[in-house]
Amino acid sequence: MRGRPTISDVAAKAGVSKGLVSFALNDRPGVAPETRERILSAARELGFSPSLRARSLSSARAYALGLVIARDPDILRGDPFFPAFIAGVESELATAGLALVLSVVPDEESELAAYRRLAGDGRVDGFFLTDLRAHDPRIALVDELRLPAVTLGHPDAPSPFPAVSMDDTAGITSAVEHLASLGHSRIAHVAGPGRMLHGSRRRDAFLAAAEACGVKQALVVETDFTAADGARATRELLEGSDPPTAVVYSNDPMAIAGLGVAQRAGIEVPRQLSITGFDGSEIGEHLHPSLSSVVTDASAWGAAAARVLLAAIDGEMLHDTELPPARFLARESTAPPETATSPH
Amino acid sequence: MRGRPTISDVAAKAGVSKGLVSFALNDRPGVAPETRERILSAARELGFSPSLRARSLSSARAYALGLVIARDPDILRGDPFFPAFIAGVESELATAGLALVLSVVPDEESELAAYRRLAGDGRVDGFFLTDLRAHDPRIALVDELRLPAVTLGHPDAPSPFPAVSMDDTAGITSAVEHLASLGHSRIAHVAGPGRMLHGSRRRDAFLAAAEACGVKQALVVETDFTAADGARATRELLEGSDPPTAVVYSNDPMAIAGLGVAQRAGIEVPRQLSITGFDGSEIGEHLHPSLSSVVTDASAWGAAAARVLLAAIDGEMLHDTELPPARFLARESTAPPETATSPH
DNA sequence: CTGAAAGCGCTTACAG
DNA sequence: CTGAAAGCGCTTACAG
Repeated sequence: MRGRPTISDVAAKAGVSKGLVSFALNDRPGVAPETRERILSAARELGFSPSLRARSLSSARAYALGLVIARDPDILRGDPFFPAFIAGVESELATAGLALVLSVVPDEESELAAYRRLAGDGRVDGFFLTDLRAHDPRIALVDELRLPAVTLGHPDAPSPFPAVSMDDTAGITSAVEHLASLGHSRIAHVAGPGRMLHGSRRRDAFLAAAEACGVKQALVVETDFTAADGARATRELLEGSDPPTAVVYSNDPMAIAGLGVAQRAGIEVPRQLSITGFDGSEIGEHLHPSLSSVVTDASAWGAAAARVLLAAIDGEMLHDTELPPARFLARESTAPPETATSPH
Repeated sequence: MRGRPTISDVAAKAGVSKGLVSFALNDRPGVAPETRERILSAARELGFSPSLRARSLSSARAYALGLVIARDPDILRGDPFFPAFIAGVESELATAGLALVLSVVPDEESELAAYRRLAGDGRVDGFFLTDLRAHDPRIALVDELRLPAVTLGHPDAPSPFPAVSMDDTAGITSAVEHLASLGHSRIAHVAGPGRMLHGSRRRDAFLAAAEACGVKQALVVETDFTAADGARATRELLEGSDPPTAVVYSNDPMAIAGLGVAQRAGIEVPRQLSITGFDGSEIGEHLHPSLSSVVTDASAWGAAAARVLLAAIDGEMLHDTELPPARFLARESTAPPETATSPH
């Protein structure tokens, strides 16, 4: 017996057939208790661990989950979401004995090819579908590929996959309510791309909340989610004829860039301009002023998504899961507008 | 023929044996040109793509590379290195038909277990060894696991693995030279953990450059690389009896936090305090003042490391690779010290 | 409850 | 240059 022990070695040592070893090791019924004990201790003594490759071939499973990230490197770099999300996913996978196969592609063109490749090669048993877009083609594709999946948030069309959602509209709504209660009546929103569902969902939440709060002027500027574009949007807003007194950003990097633009223009934050971000990145806490933001628990989201996907792979029928909503956290970058604080 | 076509289907269609199909598909010598052509077109017509699982089992290869990241989530979130590094890795892997298996673990205890698991399960054919530490136990472990690897940077002990390095000391040196030439004589360094090789290497480079430039006072404060600890270190420095007029930070998140601390204390940057970062994160460009930093090309580093690891797996003997050094980029956060600008 | 055998879909010596 | 066969190390009906 050279090299690592195989199931045959265990069978020989326990004096049974390979098949029975397989049954015992996989906790399948129909093995006499004492036989099972004998097999298990033989395996233990030999230091046996089954070959994943052989299991993969005969059981037609990859024992791995796939995550394809299609983002411009510039956006990915500043975004705190994925590292935390992945850490959460891994916390569930390790115990389940599964691995995470990650594919980072530069654009949406190569994205579908990545899904096809991962599925075609039988690399994964299911996919995490993040960054959902309007009429997202990946849903039909993965369905056609006959693989289970879990979507982060609800798609804008019927989907065969369970959704694990974290309501981000509540956070945006709280941010607007907070600003309105401070007396702001001209509030702008620096939004993400309209075709990204979390971009448009936050924008809609902003507009609805602004209307509900009786905000007089509620402007929206769309961006590509990069800090650079957030800076550009901020400049446009501040150079406008009737600039807002508060800006709700759709992510933290843009809010940080917006803060820089304001300061550069000699506009004091929060005295002359209030700013809120989204994602509660650690760095926002250390800025001056520290950034009010909507805090999301990306790690918990990853763990929940992994649990649901694991269950889906095991063939369980699942309903959608709703996580605790993202919460608005007021720090120093929000304050009453100048006009409201000055005596009338 | 139901399901996806197998090598037997191709063999039948081309009228040859499975073995010959395998030879033709893998570009091995000893197949008559016209037979090869017949096999290839049969495969094409059937839409055949070989089963990775079967290949893995019979060839004893995983066709995947492993990356284990052991970092506190807080550090990972703010760090622009890994997203860019991974994007670079993937740019090489896709064409080679390999996948990236990612494991994110919360601490160094679970780290070695992750390497063992990935190797024991035969998940990967080699490892990327990043974030090298002093006397790094992973080098001996991976060697014992009999898998190839590539290290980012040179370990502090003899290593059986090729190293792909990007000299970051040149960037630190330029930063110090730049500050010294502006007239700074009290410069501090907010360093990473001394046990992390890139932390101590940058610290050593700082001290050497400070000495070479005749800097009078060169303080070093060690941190854990988090923004929070960078803020703490900055406060300590500024509250000292003879505070520095310039601070060289070992990464951008700490520099950004340090900027916040200074501004919060009413210290104007760069007029009263110069600041430099490390990594050239996009967000630094949009701060006010924009952050002078050492720019590294993490994506190119990832691509180079992947090429070297791929070659190592193919059994090539490799020498170490040196990438273009990280460059210091002066932006707005560095200026002459107050005393130097005031008339003597 | 247990054994013997076929099968997953490739690769790789070994013959001819 | 080509074929037939064994082997990679498991899982899974099928018999008993």
